[in-house]
Amino acid sequence: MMTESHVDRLTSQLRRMAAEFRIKPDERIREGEMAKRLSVSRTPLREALNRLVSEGYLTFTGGQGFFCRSLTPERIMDLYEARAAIECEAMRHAVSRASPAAIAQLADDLDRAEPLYERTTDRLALLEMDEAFHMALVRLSGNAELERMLENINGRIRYVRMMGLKMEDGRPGRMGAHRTILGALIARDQDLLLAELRAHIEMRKEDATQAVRDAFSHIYVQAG
Amino acid sequence: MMTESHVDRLTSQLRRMAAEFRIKPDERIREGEMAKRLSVSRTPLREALNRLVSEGYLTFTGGQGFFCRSLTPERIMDLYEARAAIECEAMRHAVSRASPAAIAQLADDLDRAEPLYERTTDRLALLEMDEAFHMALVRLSGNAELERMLENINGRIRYVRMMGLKMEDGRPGRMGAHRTILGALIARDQDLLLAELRAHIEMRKEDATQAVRDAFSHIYVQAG
DNA sequence: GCATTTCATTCTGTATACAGCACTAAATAT
DNA sequence: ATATTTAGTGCTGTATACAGAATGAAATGC
Repeated sequence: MMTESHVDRLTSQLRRMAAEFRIKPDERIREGEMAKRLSVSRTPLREALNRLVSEGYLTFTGGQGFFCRSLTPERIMDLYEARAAIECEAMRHAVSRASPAAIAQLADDLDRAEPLYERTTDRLALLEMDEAFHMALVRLSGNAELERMLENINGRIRYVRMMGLKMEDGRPGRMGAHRTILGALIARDQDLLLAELRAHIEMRKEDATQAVRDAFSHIYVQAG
Repeated sequence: MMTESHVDRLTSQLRRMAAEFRIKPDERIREGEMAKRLSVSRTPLREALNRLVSEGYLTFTGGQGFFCRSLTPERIMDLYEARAAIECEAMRHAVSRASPAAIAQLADDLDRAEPLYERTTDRLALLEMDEAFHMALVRLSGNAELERMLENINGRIRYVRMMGLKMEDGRPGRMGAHRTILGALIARDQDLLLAELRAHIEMRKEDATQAVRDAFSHIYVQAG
């Protein structure tokens, strides 16, 4: 693959900080302070911050600098809808383009992941498996742009999804839904596939918006 | 609105240069030369270039710098599919959310644009009217993220669309399609709306991929 | 007491300098 | 003649310095 540069790593680091609310929403980012904190100079820091502006994590106002965008419940809804748009479009094409071999591979991965899925108590691990499945699904469409967009969306809602993860009851349903979706894809049944996928995504939307409200209170409790 | 900064303008300028193929596909961007050409220093130039990396116009490789991404026919197809995904999802929600007043406003705009639409021979003006209609459509969904994404996609396929614009026969069909789409929205007929919109977008996909092939030959004829 | 203005401080915005790496081309060896 | 090495050149990557703008606090006027 391509050489990962220093700015790439810095961007990832800041992206994570923003997504985890380690940078407070609506807060002005003071470059000098942040640069010292991350042990880099302001020049590469600003390059990374500029990338995050284009990725939707930050805003930039001339003369004032960079601000962390807040994740309101409305924006979470927007992102979930965008996610549904991307994934459904991908499936619309995957149903005719995905090779049986690629689908079989994904089914295999699902089988191998299942025991871990049932056993683990690590929410992040659970989420990563879920994300990996959906990314693999989109990859079956052969559309690199849809892949890019989903990656962006996932990054932005990752920690909200994690907070919304209900360990008790969510797991069997989720795993079952993944199997149903894959089944519809194998059967090349577009209507069923799209219906199942959309329902699967919509189901989590409400959990997530509730989660972001909880998250907000957490943040402001921490901050005082 | 928010203060537009110097880097914002620089980003727009470079974005346009990339979209118009004034920066050659796969070409390495030499920062010193480009900085001199645009009469800025390398620091703000690199900030703008970093934004364009995140917007999908450029790539960045550590130790080598920035490269213009080439627009292959495959990527054009990908972008058109992504466009269909965004616009259809937007309509799916607009059908229940858009206020009658907002829809009436759009219908009015369409009426007032029609004479100009029939008369003008300026391809760019034509394209801008088309883009404005589709952006307004998506805005009816109330989803800011879908809006953002469509803006990005439009920027990247703008000049390819312009090349693919057929002045002779495309105009009446296009205008008619816009009216049909709006009619379905007014009737709150989701199925019809989505079908019409998707057909309208798909219809231009082939034109555009052909156009990008033409564009490529143009570029390489110029470059020698 | 409240608003307003002024001043000091701090931060942003950009140029520039320099170190180190990557590419090119010439030269040498096989 | 071709492949490989090596020196040279130019570019990227980052730190730093400095100018100008914005913010906040203190002081003054009403």
